[in-house]
Amino acid sequence: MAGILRRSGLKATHPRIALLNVIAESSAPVSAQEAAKRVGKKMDQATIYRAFNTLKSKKIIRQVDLRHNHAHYELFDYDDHHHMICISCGKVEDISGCEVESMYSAFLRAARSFATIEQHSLEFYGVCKTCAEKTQRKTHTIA
Amino acid sequence: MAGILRRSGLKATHPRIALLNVIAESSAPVSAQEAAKRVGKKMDQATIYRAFNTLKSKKIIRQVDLRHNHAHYELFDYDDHHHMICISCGKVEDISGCEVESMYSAFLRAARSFATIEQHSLEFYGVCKTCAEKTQRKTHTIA
DNA sequence: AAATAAATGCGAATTATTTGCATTTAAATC
DNA sequence: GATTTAAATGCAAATAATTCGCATTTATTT
Repeated sequence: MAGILRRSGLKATHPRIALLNVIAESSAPVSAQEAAKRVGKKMDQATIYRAFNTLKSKKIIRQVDLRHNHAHYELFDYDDHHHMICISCGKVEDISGCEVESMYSAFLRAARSFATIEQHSLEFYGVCKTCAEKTQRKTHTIA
Repeated sequence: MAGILRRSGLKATHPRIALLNVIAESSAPVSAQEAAKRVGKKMDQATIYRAFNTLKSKKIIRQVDLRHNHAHYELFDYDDHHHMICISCGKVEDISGCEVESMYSAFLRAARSFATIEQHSLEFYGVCKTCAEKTQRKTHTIA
């Protein structure tokens, strides 16, 4: 992680490295709260938010919004994956494989006022198996 | 608008109707702040947020997240459109036409822990023509 | 017109994110 | 390795976003 930071002209500080490790090790995008919990050494929330913002501006991480009313972040790994979010319990799963990038130029033609497309995000909202089972069980229980 | 509300079992109140009109008339998803400004009669912010939440739960509107650190909402019209967001100035444009829904079943097979997909959101992040021109002008200006 | 559950407004509380400033620290230089 | 310095951190306080409790009002039902 230190190398990544230095290559972007950032100082390889302990808090940043710890934060990047947390993000890298997580299987789903991480919120400020979660990051605070998972970073061993207590890291001030201001530092977390500042790190999110600088890492985002250097395209080391990218912001992901999941309709949870607070931001999440994941590594900006350039691989083309997206997210499934359970509208019942909020669980998030990464899934991979889509061809949206290959359609950038077509979408750009359709957009009147845009010059370039640089990223996209694709989120699916549905019900996870756990919640689906619970609902079914509830239904069966009705007198 | 009154009919839509009543059909969902909601009272057709003035604040809600005014809010729905604002959302319907906007060409891009609306935030709480924008809604507050555009609704003629002063509508309390708590009322706005409560309306957003009840309308969302009834699938009359849907939440849209644009990496702006606050939520936006648009009519839940079931048509398959998405958004372009300028990473420089934040401008948002709706564009239409994609075939993501036709790929739901394939994505569902790829997702280990999900039972259903009910919605998706697809956002493109790029640079609008206005910002692109500004940047170019700046570049040209460099000694 | 009266009854009633639902919705609003207001104020205050939470939660999310940012800012100012004194102190610390990574990296560059000697 | 010690010195220097700009960048980053921590702390406290500020601002923004969202929610909550409760008394009052209002859309619907009777």
